[in-house]
Amino acid sequence: MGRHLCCNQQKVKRGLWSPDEDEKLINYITKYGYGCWSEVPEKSGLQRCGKSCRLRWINYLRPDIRRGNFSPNEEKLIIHLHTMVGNRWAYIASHLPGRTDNEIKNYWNSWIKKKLAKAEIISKNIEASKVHNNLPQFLFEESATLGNENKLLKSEMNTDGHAAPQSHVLPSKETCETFPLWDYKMINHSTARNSQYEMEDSKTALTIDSLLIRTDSETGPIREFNTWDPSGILINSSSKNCKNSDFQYILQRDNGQQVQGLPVSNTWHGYSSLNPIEGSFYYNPNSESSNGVHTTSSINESDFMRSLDMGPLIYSHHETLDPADHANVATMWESGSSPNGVDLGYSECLYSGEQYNHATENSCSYLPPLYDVSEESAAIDIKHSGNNSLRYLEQIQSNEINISQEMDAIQQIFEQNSSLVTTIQYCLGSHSPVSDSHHLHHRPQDAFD
DNA sequence: AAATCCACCAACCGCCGCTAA
DNA sequence: CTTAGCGGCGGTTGGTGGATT
Repeated sequence: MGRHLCCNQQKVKRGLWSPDEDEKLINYITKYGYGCWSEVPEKSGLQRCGKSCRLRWINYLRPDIRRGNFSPNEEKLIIHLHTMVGNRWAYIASHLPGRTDNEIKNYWNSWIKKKLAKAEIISKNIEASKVHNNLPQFLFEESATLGNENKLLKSEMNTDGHAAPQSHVLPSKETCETFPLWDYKMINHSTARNSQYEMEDSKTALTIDSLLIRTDSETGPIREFNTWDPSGILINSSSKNCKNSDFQYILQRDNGQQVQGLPVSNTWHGYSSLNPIEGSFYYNPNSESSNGVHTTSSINESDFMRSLDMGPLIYSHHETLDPADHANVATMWESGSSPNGVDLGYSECLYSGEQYNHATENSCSYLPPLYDVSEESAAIDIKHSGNNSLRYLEQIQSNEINISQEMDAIQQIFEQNSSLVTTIQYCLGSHSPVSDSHHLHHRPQDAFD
């Protein structure tokens, strides 16, 4: 609609607000409340446009505003939410009482420069690592969060003579988008066959009608793996036929466009399901199979929300996984045939120097949200992924685990193999936020209304 | 001490979608 | 159905003040 009428007026004052103007605005809103901003200048005696008044009130004068430095928890939350939704400052601000979108936006834009500096360190790690030849293309694609970081990564790759790695499985940049997640609303938490999500708005939601899958051993076209609920409901997959295989989830929309899911390495008797908020995978180790079909028997709300807190699931094992299986994974990893190249479940076994007992402990390997992971905490998470990160955290807090000894052990892990650091960083870089092309109206907080 | 640089952040700009005329 | 007005949002600008040269 273009410029507001009020903004064309010659008389309106611009620039910083004086204390006198603030007082006038406060007095007016105290007396009349707010609702129609276009009336405010006239009735309050301010030589400002209504839009300017609104901004001043919302960002500065309203009584519940909270100013001052961001707390570590606030920072953590901002980072996590930004990972989820990108530059949707209003949405992020809605999760931080008293903070404004403007303030958060400013904070992020200042802070991101530090991340760029960090990216240079990462690129040096890449150069030092042999791993990079096996990394898939999508790790280098631009994203709303890490666009500049990834540019750095990519340029570094090209200047030292290495071609940017190509994936034989992942879709191209042109056809690959992050799933527009919050168009889907959970409508049934406990169906036997599928956790169901229904599109909230058929005008903006994209119908996903099939899951396509390909294992590393396959050639030729990607085959259809699961038949979806005819209502276009998404979100279930069985790993029954994918034993020992790295595979790539690719969702195909009804228009034929492919959408990339996060790659996951899995073994049978487990299952994974796409986390519809983050595009990560949520793994429920307590599910039961029926009729040989392993499905998402239940994802209750608390588990679901917990999965958001935990961040993307990268790798999952369930039940027994013998050393031969690990060897297979290792072969794929080393040969580059593993498309995801971030097989942290295997890394756990490799770098901890001990066989992991998958027969006795269900394993869920979560990574904390992007940017939230110091190298040390990532290592902790990997090392103890079989215990479940939350339980591990509780053990730390209750002093059941000696944190200093843990840190020493983890330091040794890093000293023994520096490529693990690079691996983790790559893994984090692959967690793409929602693309800018999806400014949709339905927000994650609507999912459980 | 003066000049310059730079980070911060309040405010502006322009676009979007909704709604009522 | 079209369009103007509006609130809301995200990108960007430019003033300010502290740090550095």
